[in-house]
Amino acid sequence: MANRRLGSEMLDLVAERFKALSDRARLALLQELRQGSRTVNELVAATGMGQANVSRHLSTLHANGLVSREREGVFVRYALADKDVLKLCDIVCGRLEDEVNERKKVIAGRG
Amino acid sequence: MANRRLGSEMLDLVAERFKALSDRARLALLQELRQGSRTVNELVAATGMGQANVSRHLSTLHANGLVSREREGVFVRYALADKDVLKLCDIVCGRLEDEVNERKKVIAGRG
DNA sequence: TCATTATATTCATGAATACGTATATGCTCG
DNA sequence: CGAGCATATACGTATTCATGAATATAATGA
Repeated sequence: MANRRLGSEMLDLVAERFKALSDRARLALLQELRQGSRTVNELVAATGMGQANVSRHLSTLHANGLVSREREGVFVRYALADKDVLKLCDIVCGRLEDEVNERKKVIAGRG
Repeated sequence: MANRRLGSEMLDLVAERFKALSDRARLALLQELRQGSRTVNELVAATGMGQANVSRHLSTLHANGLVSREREGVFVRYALADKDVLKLCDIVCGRLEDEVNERKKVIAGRG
């Protein structure tokens, strides 16, 4: 059930998951992966971030089960782990869009 | 649509939202609010955290639209802003439970 | 094994943040 | 206005974390 009280360790785990999603760079990587699986180099090229940074962020995302990792010879290919990842982002985005629209309404309606 | 590319500012906003959810103390407050609205003092008593800390975390949650705030005389009453907040937590919890169960299965199945 | 390319990790550093203590603000009552 | 309680903010500190530069590991081919 959804209303169960979360234990202490569970709180930490949930917090850690959200923390993995709470970084602009990691969200950008997830956005890129939305279009399909990518190697580290491809992500470096697509995002303009440094290679070390991309690798580390991917490591964080993988440790939190948000992306899958698969070696392909010299390359390592990353992909979105599943759709729940995007569901989370979409809920947040939906909320944000609503709020942005509210503000637009206020501004436009007033002018 | 869900597949739209997120702009740069949007990424920051989403990251900020997730960051608001990425702290054990704030999640504990949300869990408490799950049972109903609470004043700051009630939350202090329920969580064992310091008053300043509770107030600050509530401020963060409110700034991110996760809780509502209403003054009641000397008290200030906080409540969950809406159900999306819990939806986010439940998705993460669901994923975690699945993973925990997987591990249990592995351990039990092996023994 | 050596060279090369792709990815991961280490190290140092600056920025962000959670926390406790102390203090300030806000509300109510007299 | 002054006392007293509830809540918010300021300050100092310890810790976490993102980042770039340098280095290490891994796989491929000669």
